[in-house]
Amino acid sequence: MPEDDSLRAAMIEAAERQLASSSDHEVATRAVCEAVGVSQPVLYRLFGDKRGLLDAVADHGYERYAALKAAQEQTGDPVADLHAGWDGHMAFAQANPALYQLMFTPRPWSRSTARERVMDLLVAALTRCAAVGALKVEPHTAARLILSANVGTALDHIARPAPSGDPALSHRMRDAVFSHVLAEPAAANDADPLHTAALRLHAQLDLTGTEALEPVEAALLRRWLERITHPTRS
Amino acid sequence: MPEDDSLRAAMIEAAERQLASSSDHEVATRAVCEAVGVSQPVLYRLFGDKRGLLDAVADHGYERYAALKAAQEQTGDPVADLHAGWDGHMAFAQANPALYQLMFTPRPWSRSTARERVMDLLVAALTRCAAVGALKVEPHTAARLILSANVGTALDHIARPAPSGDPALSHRMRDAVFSHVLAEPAAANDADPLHTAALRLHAQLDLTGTEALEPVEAALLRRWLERITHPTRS
DNA sequence: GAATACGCCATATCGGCGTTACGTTCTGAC
DNA sequence: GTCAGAACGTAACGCCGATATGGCGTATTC
Repeated sequence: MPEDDSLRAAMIEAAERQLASSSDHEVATRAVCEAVGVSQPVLYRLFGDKRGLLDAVADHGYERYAALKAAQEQTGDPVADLHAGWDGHMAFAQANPALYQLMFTPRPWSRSTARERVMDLLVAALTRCAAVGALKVEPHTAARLILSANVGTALDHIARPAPSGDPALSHRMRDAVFSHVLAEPAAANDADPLHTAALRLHAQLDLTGTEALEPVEAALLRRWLERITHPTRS
Repeated sequence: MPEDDSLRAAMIEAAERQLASSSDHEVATRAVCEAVGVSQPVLYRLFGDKRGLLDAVADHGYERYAALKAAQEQTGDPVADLHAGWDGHMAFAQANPALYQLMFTPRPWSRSTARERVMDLLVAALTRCAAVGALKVEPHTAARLILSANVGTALDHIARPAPSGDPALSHRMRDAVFSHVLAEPAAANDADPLHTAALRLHAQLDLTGTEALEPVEAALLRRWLERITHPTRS
């Protein structure tokens, strides 16, 4: 039923419009329905619930977010891409504050996967950094750190009427977190070369894979590398 | 009217209880009123609005937060106090997730000053650090950085069912932000000694004041110090 | 080809919510 | 003692999310 899909999309867009324009960041199912000219039960047939509608709006927000990211990343320098990704995240938050809070603020009973998928995008970008030896910690850990800092900074910028988006604080935070996560460009003075080399190999395995090893061998190698890079675990 | 005050307090506590126990982090004015045995109009006489009630709950949350902070800080080592303050913030967030989001997540039309007052507490703690020469940036800037990172990390910990509050990520973030804000313990290799000395003097002026200068002179001195530590402004 | 069974939609409705108008009662001052 | 004014409970309004119900088109079957 393509008509159902287009109707879904129309309702999601109407809900997002109302979310952005409403003064209290709220959406009424009635208003969404009559904005697209249908009655309320169809909303409950398509989304099951108001939460379902909001989850769909959040996921649609992720689509726009991912499109924005796909349009700007991949310049060849993964670290530069990472910096641009932080700034793009901040720009997205300031352009769509209500949608941003819907996506990145904890909602009880939410089934949206927007945050997790943004994390996956970030892990991918960080894995590219690790593949060139630019990462000091595991991509997943770095991703949680970066995303948390990014969300905290974005919410701060949303809450205050900042002077036309002064990026000084955002860049400060970005440098603080990145310097704790990225290796120095001149990687000669390497504190733990085994650690970083293992991280790098792990990332390359994730990115390109290998045909030299059997799958079970590669899996075992991955576990060994994880034990090197994360020695606290068993 | 002390009865009004105690009634106010009772309603605030009832609202906070319902906020913490409700599955969707919502509060109904009716439920709050009948929990304390009054009718709805008294709520509107005392708080004016549902938003007013929520603002009062947030401010009451700040009182508990400030009490917790006052109980643990001031050990004599301002930097150690700062570390403990970060961990205390995280503990408060995990102990009261709904109240925490009410206090630290942007709400449209909110008139609560909880976040600002937490910022003030943080600025005070950072000024004590600056007074012993442990700060590299202005206390206000450092406070915004630290609070944003703290909120972002706390929301991340609230959103995921973390493994019983694994503090590894929180401590990583704490170290990342603090190392960008605090000076090295061995402050011999000082990149910009004028800058740090000016910061230190400014903090001491804020903490203890001076009788050697007339008020207008002290005010002018403050402006000069600010121009040294923040040269981008006019 | 007609009758029937089935899925979809709009109407109407329900209970609950935030908010407020209104009549009553209580208090305190003259 | 009387009266003004404030505080209170009752009841209601309008809006919300969610759902039961009846009509209508369509497809299937004999």
